[in-house]
Amino acid sequence: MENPTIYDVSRLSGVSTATVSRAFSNPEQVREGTRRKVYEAAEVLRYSPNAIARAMARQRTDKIAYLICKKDATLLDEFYAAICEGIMGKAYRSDYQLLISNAEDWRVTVGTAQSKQIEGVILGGNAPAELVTELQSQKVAVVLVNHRLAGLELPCVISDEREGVRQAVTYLLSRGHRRIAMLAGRLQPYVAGARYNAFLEVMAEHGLRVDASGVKMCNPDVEQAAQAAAELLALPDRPTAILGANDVIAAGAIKAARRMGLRLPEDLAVVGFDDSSICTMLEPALTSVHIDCRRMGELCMERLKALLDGEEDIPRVTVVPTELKVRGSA
Amino acid sequence: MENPTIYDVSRLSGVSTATVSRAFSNPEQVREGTRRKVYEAAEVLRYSPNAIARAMARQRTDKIAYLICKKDATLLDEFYAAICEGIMGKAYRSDYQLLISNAEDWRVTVGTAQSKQIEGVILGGNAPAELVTELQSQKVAVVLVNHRLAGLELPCVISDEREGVRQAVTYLLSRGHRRIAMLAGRLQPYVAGARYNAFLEVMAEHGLRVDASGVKMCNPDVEQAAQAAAELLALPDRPTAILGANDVIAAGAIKAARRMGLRLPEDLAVVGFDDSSICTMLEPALTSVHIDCRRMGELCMERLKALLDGEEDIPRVTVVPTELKVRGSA
DNA sequence: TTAATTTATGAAACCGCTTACATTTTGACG
DNA sequence: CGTCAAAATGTAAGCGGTTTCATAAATTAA
Repeated sequence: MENPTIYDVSRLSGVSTATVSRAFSNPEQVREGTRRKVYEAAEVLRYSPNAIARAMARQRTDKIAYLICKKDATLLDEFYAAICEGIMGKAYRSDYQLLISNAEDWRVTVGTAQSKQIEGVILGGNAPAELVTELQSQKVAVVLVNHRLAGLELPCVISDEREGVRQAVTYLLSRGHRRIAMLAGRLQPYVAGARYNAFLEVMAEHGLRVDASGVKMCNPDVEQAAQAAAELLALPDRPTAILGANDVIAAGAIKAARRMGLRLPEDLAVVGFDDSSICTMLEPALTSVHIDCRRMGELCMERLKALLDGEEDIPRVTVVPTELKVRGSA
Repeated sequence: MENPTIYDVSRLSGVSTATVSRAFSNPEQVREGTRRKVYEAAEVLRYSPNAIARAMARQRTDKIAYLICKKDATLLDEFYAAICEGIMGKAYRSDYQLLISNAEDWRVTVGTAQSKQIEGVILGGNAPAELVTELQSQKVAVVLVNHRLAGLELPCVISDEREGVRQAVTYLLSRGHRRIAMLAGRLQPYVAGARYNAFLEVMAEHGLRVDASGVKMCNPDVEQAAQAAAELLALPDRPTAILGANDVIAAGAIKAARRMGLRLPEDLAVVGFDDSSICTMLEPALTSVHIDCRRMGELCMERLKALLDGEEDIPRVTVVPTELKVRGSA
């Protein structure tokens, strides 16, 4: 038998295909004895239902996609990888299968959605509004992670950037720092902007003005960050603490400090953001604002599932709390 | 029109469904004018072919899966994430869609394969032989990455561990080091073993015996590695160079050195393995054996495609060369 | 024991596309 | 202009399930 079908099982077990079908998808609807007969026949034939045919008949595929809208490194960015792990765990536990693709291929994903293979999409990174509306017009459920789009009706899951910055800054303040500089990131509009604005805000609350010499923009690249940090540290009134917009940038700051012979945390305190795996590898270990990315991924999946289940009153934005992990660098 | 089908297009354009179908999947088979009529009708109706129905009729789904057989961190492990990116790029360019899941869910993946939704699987990490045979018995194409299984007929893609170790060791030797120790990994049987054995071999080739005090096993965890390294460095005849089985372990060694007040690379040279992103973040930057994981992923996809296309003479093992990236730590 | 009701099973249509085979069109050529 | 091979199109039978509705069997009530 090349590929046993439901008909083969039906014949061998002596019941109709309808009953075989039920035995597999709604066992409680078929009587014990009948069910056993069906399972036995299936066993003998090594039958297992063809999901494609099932999808066709049921008009649902049980597949969702995680699309990372980002140039270059996508999964290599720990942030997105961790979110992915969160999604993955929850998805499989909810009997959804997970497709994955990156920005480069987003047209492909739209195509996939159009062709009704995907029920929902989780968009990571800077998803263009156009993409969202296109997906929604295909009746695909959409959830946004780590990004916000004005004027669109869809759930999004974000981390509490503002609170994270507040935690970092107040900690530094509590340690007596007053000249706190920030190395802000550039490439990820939403997150970078949120962190930067929060920094200005929190500083202002404490009556500290941040002038041009207190902030530098740089790309998330160690060497570029190191250079920017070096410039900050070369100022006459150099900062005693630096907040990096993410851990890579903070690592750059540490490099710069080392090269200038500054001791950490005595001469300079450095705080990062994201609490990625590099934090503990650095010496001294990097104090960083922890973001529970895995949890964010799980929440995305929960929201998506709610959407797919047609639930009402799904929260528009879900904010995941941050936590400052104090380590040696500050 | 709720969901336009090929019939709607057929009716509106005045041609048969067969022709509509051809216009979409084999355009060269339908005359210019007819084709245009079909496309116009499709446009009007906002029709796009239903991939599920197509999969059903064609008996192929154009989907493959990447299954990471590993406890805990899967995509969070840069190694696997980079492979994934490689697969992803190539897959979408070959019109395959990529499903992803991890060890925890491998039963699920087998189920998915059984239900004929997946044409091929790329297995990363320590895939159990049982899993491979089960997949193969379902007529699913299988490719192994970064692992080898004896006695099974399937292509695998691996990096040249031995050569990588040789590059690292000969470099250290060329810098005058003789007491070279290794911090070997534990958790990833194939890779860890390969690196360890290669180390013994290369050392032996140079007439250097490695005794118990020259090797320590440890888990890929910075602190554990730091502790193991500390023990090595506390020996009366302490090593002047340490080769870490991977970058995390090497980072641990650097930590230990720092804590003991040793200078790098003067007092201790450290070399890592994998050339992950942390290398450049450390100060001094970590010399490491580069593995082109992305390329490995691409090669996996190439092999898988060859398998799916029924090609003959597909290489059993594909070895990806390594390259020593010399940086400040050695 | 029989009627009424509930539960289990079966027959058959349907999901939306592909494709083998039959038929019609087209265009080259004598 | 008729013939014939090649190219284009159409007809209809799948692909392998699910599900509605009708029917049969089991259970409960009377």
